[in-house]
Amino acid sequence: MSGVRAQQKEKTRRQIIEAALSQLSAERSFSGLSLREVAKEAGLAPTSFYRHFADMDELGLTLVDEAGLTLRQLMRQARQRIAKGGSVIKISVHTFMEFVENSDSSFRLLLRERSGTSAAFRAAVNREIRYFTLELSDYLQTANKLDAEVAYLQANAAVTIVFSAGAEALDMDKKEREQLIDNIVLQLRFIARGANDFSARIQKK
Amino acid sequence: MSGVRAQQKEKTRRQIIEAALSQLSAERSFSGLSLREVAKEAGLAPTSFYRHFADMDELGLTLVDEAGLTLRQLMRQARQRIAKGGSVIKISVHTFMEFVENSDSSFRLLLRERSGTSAAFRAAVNREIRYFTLELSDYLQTANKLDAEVAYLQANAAVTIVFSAGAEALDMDKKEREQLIDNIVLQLRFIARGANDFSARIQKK
DNA sequence: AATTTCAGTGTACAGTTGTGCGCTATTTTA
DNA sequence: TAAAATAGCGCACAACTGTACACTGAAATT
Repeated sequence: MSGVRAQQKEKTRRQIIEAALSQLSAERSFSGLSLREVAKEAGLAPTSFYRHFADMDELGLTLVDEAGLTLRQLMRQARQRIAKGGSVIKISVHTFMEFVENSDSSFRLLLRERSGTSAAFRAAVNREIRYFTLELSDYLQTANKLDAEVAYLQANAAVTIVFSAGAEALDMDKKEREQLIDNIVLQLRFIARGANDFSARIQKK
Repeated sequence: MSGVRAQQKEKTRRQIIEAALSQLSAERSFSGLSLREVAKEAGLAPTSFYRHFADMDELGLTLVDEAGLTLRQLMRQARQRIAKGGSVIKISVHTFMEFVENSDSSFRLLLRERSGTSAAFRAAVNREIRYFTLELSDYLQTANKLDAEVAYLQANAAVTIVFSAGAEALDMDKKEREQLIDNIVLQLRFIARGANDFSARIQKK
């Protein structure tokens, strides 16, 4: 019952995943990958791929899940940093941008598949983003004592802008990226201020 | 010099473009199209395609250009409607959503190629969006007497949100879409209010 | 120790892709 | 009216795709 076999299997499964991630790039989207090439890079015969995934789609969904997981973990760390004091907006944006920088293949995957050709992929990505948005919405509601709906709208707008900025950041060098981050922070402040005003007006009634 | 020949050529060129557009869908992205299939739907032999475009890429860039053109024309109409009085934000959002609804293939193209695998495509799409943003920025600056940079940031944020909403709208039925539009309008108001506050504060100095 | 399970292999096949080449029919030019 | 240009066609080819199938050797189970 040592599980030598299962261990090996898990190992090559990871090799497949890593192979796929390494082939994703600015010039190569997931739908542009071929089963054969991924298998080859993983050091496998094409047909062995099927021992691990039924489909390229199944592999793709796995990648989306993992990317979402990474992102969530990262933002959890961000919240801890926030709890120790500091600007919510700044810390969040910087953390997100770190994710984009360090896991650019994963982020590109999320970004592209969000408007991709597979309904299952779109749903999976949107699930990750919704999770993300709801968490932020909760935070805003309690921390800033906002009206629930206003908090949600603010969170939604903020996430949209940050994601979109992440996309732009992919093509930038360090200097441009810092400029971009400053802009994003300002835009998020616009939204925060507007949301606060509206919320106050609603609650006054 | 009647130009019968050139006229015919233009006609089949359009047939190719229409064929490509008709094959684009939620399940089919541009990179998923094949030269052969497009030629077939246009009623052409595969090799005749080359009489009109050097590449599928060249066809794609043409599609992006046309989509951008359509969008710009539409928004010009919107500005005329605004001049006759009415909410800037509401009219703009509704006009944009009409574009998304009526030219969903074109919009999907812009949306996808913005984060696609071809640098030339990304550049082309971003050019369209920048044009769009700068126009809005100018308008905001003069109409609301905003600081130039603040106006730009507001325009940029607004365009980001509206584009992203357009993407979501593609998968929605009429009722959901109206709800979405209401939300977008509110989010844009948040941004407008925040931008106004910031601008005022800057100018007070 | 005998049997079963199963990750990984190699071969094979049918389908699709882009595109080079030579030809034809018709319009355009000279 | 003769010559040139050219949109469109059919054929052919090599490259690639996913995947069905039968097989092997080692690990797991009995």
